[in-house]
Amino acid sequence: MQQQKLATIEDVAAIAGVSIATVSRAINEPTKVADETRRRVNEAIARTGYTTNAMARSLRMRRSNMILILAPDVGDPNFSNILVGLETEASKRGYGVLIGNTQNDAEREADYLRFISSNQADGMILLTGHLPYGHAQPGQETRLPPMVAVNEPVPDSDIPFVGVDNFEGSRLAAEHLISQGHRRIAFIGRSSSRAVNKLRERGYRAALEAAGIAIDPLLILDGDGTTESGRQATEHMFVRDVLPTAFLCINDATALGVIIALNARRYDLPRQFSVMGFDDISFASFVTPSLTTMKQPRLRIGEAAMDMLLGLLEGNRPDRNSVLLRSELIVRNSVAPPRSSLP
Amino acid sequence: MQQQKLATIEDVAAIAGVSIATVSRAINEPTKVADETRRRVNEAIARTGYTTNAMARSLRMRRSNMILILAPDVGDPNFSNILVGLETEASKRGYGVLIGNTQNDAEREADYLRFISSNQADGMILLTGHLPYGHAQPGQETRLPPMVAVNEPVPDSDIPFVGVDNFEGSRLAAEHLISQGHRRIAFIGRSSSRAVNKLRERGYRAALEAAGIAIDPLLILDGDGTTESGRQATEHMFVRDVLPTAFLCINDATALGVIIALNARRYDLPRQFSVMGFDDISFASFVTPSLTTMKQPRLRIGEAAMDMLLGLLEGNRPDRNSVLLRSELIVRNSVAPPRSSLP
DNA sequence: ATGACCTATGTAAAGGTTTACATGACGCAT
DNA sequence: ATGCGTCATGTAAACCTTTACATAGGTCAT
Repeated sequence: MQQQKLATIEDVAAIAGVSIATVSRAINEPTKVADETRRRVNEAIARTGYTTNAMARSLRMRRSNMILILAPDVGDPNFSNILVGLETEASKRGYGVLIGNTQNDAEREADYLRFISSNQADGMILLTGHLPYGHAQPGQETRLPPMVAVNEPVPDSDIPFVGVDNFEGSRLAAEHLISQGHRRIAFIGRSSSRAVNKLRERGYRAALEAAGIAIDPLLILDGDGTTESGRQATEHMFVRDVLPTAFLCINDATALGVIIALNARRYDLPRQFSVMGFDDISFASFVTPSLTTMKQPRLRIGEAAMDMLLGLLEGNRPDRNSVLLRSELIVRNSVAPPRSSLP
Repeated sequence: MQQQKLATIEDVAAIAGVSIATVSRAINEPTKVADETRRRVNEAIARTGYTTNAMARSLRMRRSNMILILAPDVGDPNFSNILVGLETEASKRGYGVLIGNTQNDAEREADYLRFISSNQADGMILLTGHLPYGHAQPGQETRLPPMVAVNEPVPDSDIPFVGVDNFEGSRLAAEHLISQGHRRIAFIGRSSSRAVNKLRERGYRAALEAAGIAIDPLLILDGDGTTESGRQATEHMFVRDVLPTAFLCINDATALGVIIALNARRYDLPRQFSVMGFDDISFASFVTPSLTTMKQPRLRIGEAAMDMLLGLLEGNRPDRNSVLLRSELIVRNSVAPPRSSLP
C-alpha cells in the first residue's frame, strides 16, 4: 500500500538533536533523562507522530506483549463474556489478545502453537481443558509459555486455574431446592470423565447428605451437557417411572432439555416439577418458565485469569494455584415448592 | 522464564553446512535451492526444532500477518459467530486475529490504533460502523490500513462492506407475513440514524406496496433494537388502540420484547398476533412461541469479510465494493394466519 | 579457447529497537 | 592539583530475518 514510511526513533533523535539512545530512554525511563532534553524529545515525537515499532521492540526484548487465547468454541455463549473479561484486563495492562478457535481439533491446536514458538505471544490462556496437542510432537517440542487454565482445569498438571467454584455452586443450588421443601431431587449430567461434572455432582451429594436426605442412585443420570441429553434423561425417568420433584441440572442447556421434555408432556411448571440450571446463559431468562440458576461471574473469571497470567509473566509467583469464584443464585420462575400430592 | 534460547536460522545453517541465506530460501522459495541442499536444511530444521521468529520476519518484511478486529461488543451473541467466520478464514490463510473490544468508547478505539501504527496489524475489520476515533487526532494522524466493514457500513466512505442484504431480507420477511394473509403489519424499530434500520424499513415498505397494501404511518414505530424498545412500542400501540395483526421487528431482541408484552397481556400467540424477528440469534428457538425470523449467515459473513480484506492486502482490487449475503427465512411458531375477527 | 548465460550459493546490508559499556563534564573531598 | 563519584548522554552491538548483489562453477555455442 501507500506506506508513507513511518517516522523512526532516528528521525526523532535528529530533530531533537540527541542520540537514539536518549530518545529511547526519554520514552521508557523518563527519569534518566534531563528535563530539558526530555522536553525536546517529546516535542520531536509530537511533531513526527512517532510511535515505536512494536516488531523491532519485540525482537529486541524477546517479548511481544501478546496473549494467545485457545478456546474450543469461540461462538459458545458461555465463552464470549469470559473473552470480554480477558480482553478488558489485558488491554488495561497494555497487552493484546490473539484468539485461536480450536474446535477441539488437534491439528488446529498444534497450528496455533506457531504463535508461541515464533515469539508472537508471551503467554497462553487455555479454555480447552488440556494442553494443546503437538506441544510434544517429535521434532516439534515447543517450549510451552506461562499458562493459565480457565473454566476447565488441565488434569495432571500444575497449571494455575481460574474458574467458578463448582462444588460450592452446585451445593448452593441443591440447598435452594431443599429449602423449598424438595427431597426427591434428580441430578442430570453425571460424567465420569469431565472434572466439572464430577465436582457439581459432589456438591449435590454434599447438600443432600447435610440435609439428611438419602442419595437415590436412580435419580442420578448421565449427561454430556447438551440440551438433547437433558431431554433424553427426562424421558428415561418417565420410562422407568422413577420421578423426582425437582431436577438439578449440570448446566442451563441441559435444564432447557428437561423443560422441553416436561412441557411436551404437558406438565405445568413449576407447579408439578421444579428445574434448576447452572451458568445463567443469556437465554435462561427467556425460556418459559424462566430458569432459576446459578450465575457464573464470567466477566470476573476472565479478568482474574488474565490478571494471574500477566502476573506470572511479570515474574510474580502466584500466592495460590487456583482461584475459585463464587456463583450467585438467580431466582426466577422454574422452582417452586413441591406439591404435597405426587403429580 | 526459563527461555532456553530458541534455535535460530544460524544454528540451522551451521548444522546443514550452508549459509543463512540458503536456509531462508529453502524455507521460503524451495525451488531456488538444489534438492540435496534442501534435504539437508530440512533435516537440520527438524533436528533443531527451528521455527522462524515472526518478529524478526515482520520487522524485515514490514508485514505482521495479523488482522485487528474492532467490535463494539465482543460479548454480543450476534457477533460471536461472525468472529468464528473471521477467525476461520484468517487462520486458513496463515493470518492471526487480534481482537479489540471498543464498547463504543472513543478512547479505547484510539488506543487500539496503536496496533496499526506500531505495525502489529496489517489490516482491520470494523464492526463499529464508523472509523475509529483518534485516527485523525492532532499529532496522531495514523495512516489507516486496508479495512473492511462488517454488519454496519461506514457512512460517507468507500470502505468495502460485507453484510446481510437488509432490504431484501426485510422484504422477504414482510412477504411471508403477507402470504399468511396479514394486511395490517406493524414495523417496530424505525430509526433515522442507523443505516441498517432504514434499509429494513424500506424492505418492509417495498413488500407492502408490491402487495397493494397502503402504508399506515401509525403502524411504524421507533426503536433502538433492544428488548425494552420492543416492549414499549407494543404498549404504545395498545395505549393508542391502533393494532396490527402482525409485528415485523427490526431484530430478534425487539421481537422478544413484543412477545413479552403480548404474553403479559395474556394474548394467545400466534393465534391472536403474529410476531416476526430478524437475525436468528440463539434464543430465538427457545422463546414461547419460538420465533419465526430471518437467519443471518453469520459464519459466511465473517468468512467473506476476511476473504475480502486479505484480498486487499494481497493487492487484489475487489471486483465490487460490497458483498450482500442473503438471509434465510426460518419458520417457527410465532407466525400464523390472522383471525378473521379482530382480537 | 572464449564468452555468454544460467544455477546455486554466499556476503552483507537493512529493518527499528534496547541496553551494556564508554565518555565526558561537573562537583566535591582530599 | 588530584582523584573519585555521579549524572547525562553517546556508541555500537545485538535481536533474527530477508534479499540485493556478488561470486563461482558449469553448460553450451561459437
